[in-house]
Amino acid sequence: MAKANETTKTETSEVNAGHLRAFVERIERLEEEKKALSGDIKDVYGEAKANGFDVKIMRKIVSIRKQDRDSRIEEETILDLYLAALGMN
Amino acid sequence: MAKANETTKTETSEVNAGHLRAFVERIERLEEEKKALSGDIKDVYGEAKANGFDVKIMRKIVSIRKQDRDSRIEEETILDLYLAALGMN
Amino acid sequence: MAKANETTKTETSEVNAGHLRAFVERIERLEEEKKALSGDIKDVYGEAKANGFDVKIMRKIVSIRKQDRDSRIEEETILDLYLAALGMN
Amino acid sequence: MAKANETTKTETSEVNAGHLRAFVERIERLEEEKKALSGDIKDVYGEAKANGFDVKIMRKIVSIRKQDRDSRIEEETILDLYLAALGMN
DNA sequence: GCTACTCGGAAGGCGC
DNA sequence: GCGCCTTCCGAGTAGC
Repeated sequence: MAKANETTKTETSEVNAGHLRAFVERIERLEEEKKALSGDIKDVYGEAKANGFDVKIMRKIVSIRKQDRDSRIEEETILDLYLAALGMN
Repeated sequence: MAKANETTKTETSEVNAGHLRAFVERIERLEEEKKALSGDIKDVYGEAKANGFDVKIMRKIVSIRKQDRDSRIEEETILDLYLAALGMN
Repeated sequence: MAKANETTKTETSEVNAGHLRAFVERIERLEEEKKALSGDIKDVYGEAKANGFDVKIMRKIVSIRKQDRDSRIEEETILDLYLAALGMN
Repeated sequence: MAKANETTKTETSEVNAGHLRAFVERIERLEEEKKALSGDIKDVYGEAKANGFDVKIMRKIVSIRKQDRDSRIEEETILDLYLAALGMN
């Protein structure tokens, strides 16, 4: 026990520090990938522009298509809520 | 020429429509991947939390480390400018 | 000029301080009003609940109605964009 | 009773529908007012900016003052609790 | 207590 | 290059 106690606190800190560092680095790696994707998206818009498309309109199209998907999900959600409220689920 | 003109406009529209659709779908695919990564990041935070770490503090750490990196880049950029101004690049 | 210079700096600071304070207080007043409205909204939901309505469903209804309005605006926006792109505005 | 039963359900639905609609519209009206206030606040920041003030810093000031107020309220609440515990309220 | 939603602030992209 | 607008992130709040 004595020996264990001598080292426990430090070891715990070390473990926690290493553990924490691992989590932080995993997050940073994922954020790097996200950033890269953002760059890719920007590139695609640039490519489209080079092909004569209007980027502003394209963005709106993407935005509206997204809204449509979201609305569909919302409506399904409220339908579920109604069904649940009526004890029909 | 006349015959060509008859079809040109429609063909062009078709080509443009297909082209546009391709760009939009590429963008949507990339945004899907971004969204997935956001989910992964959220999961990592959740995992860290389950291991006893404080998520709010972790976010601060990640944020500060990012700022430090940005500052470093900023400083390197300024350094490059100075070196260039001195003809030392 | 000399006399003006004697006081200019201090006066400017005073003016700025007073000016800044005025802006800050106007903002805080407006935020107070916003907060009061949030409270009112909460009260209405509470009242509805007391009348047997399902607050969660009500929130969804309000949310969907808002989305519908937003979608309508978005669609008008993209229509305007198309018209502008075609030189028809 | 039979006659009553014939109409009760429909009447109830109608009453509920009207009632629900009234609540929803009250909420939407209040949210409109909130949105208008948000616009006013934005305008004040814009006005301050036009007068040479740094908006980002102003936001920090407002935020800090709010925290201070909250802290004060928190402290008063705790004080009240102590006083109550001591039977001195 | 944890999760999900909402809101305000900050950053990035676009147009003038 | 600057300002505007939209988008994204973090914080606080309400519900289960």
